[in-house]
Amino acid sequence: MLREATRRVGVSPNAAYRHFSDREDLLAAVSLHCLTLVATEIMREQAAAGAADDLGAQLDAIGRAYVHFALREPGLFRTAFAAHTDPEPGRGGEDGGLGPYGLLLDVLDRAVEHGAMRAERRPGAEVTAWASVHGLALLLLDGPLRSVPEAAREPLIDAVVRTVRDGLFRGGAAD
Amino acid sequence: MLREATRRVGVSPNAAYRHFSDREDLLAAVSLHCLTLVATEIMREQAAAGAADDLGAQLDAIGRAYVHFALREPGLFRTAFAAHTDPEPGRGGEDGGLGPYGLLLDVLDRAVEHGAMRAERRPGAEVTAWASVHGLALLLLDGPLRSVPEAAREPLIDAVVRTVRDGLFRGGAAD
DNA sequence: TCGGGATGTGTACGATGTCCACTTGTGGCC
DNA sequence: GGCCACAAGTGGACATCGTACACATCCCGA
Repeated sequence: MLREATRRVGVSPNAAYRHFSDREDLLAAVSLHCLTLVATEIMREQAAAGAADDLGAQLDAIGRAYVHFALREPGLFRTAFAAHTDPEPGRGGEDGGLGPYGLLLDVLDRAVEHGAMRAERRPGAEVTAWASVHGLALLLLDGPLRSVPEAAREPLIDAVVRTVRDGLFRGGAAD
Repeated sequence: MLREATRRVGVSPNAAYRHFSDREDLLAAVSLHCLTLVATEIMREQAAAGAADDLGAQLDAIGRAYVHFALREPGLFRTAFAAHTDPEPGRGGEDGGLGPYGLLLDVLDRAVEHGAMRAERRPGAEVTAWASVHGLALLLLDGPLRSVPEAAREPLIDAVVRTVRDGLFRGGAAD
């Protein structure tokens, strides 16, 4: 893997050690870079979703973008989240702007603020949203859903994203 | 990994090839076996959840059991779903009974039947449920949630499971 | 009793991640 | 202009891994 990378660059395996202390370190760098790509994809899809004050649509866009990125760049996506060094420490991204996680927190906070989501649902909401799309991406990429045909994927993504949005925005109160 | 396994059994590396054609094949066997363990865990938690006709509680139990298993047996869980050979083809498990997937389909079908879930929400419901807990398990195990302290995990699991249940059972109608 | 299948061993090969010692090109400073 | 430090790359070596092949051993049924 490390050797393969150096081969593609046309350089000896050891050259990598001038820039990364470790195979793990290399992966971490890729991972970090990948996060900004995901953030970009999210912002594109959020813009395409229209009305910035339709928080439901904005949340959906984040989820869809996440999975779309995973499907379009399976190698990068896998690498980004297989690196056993923590990505996503806080809101910020590599480039100073918001990372994917920051974008998600943002929408959720605004949703509570604007009354789209009950405050009691807020704790753990980001984890729920993230886990769903992350799980879906992995199931589609490497899991048992690997063989789902292209055409059947979009409806699945929609189903997941809509269900989670409903759970967050319409659920709560009545336990 | 293959060599390590044979070492633990106290046998030469090649002995493995008498039983498995491949490293991949070995992993697939572990994976298959693992599914019955998960199914067992699910049924235990379902029984503990009480009333078999409270479909919400039954669904929650499945989700919690899935994540609990992952946390209790991280190695097995990782192996089971990293094996690049399809687990979970259908409802059935290794031993003839229902596998985890079968148990999930069961609850969802009954939920529609008993009117707990709108029929329009049924398509993709199993994927949504599965993806959420699968994603959560991986985030907690190897992902950025790895460092969440023991005590903070249970509330997180609850949040995910409840939100998804609400999305499935209370969502829909009003698109 | 004997033959054959199941199980295991030994040796070997290519590939990988990593370590070490060595070369080379480039920029700044006297 | 000459020198030196330093960043970047090379080559060789090692342990480890998955795997292939040829060979040994055990046990059971005819």
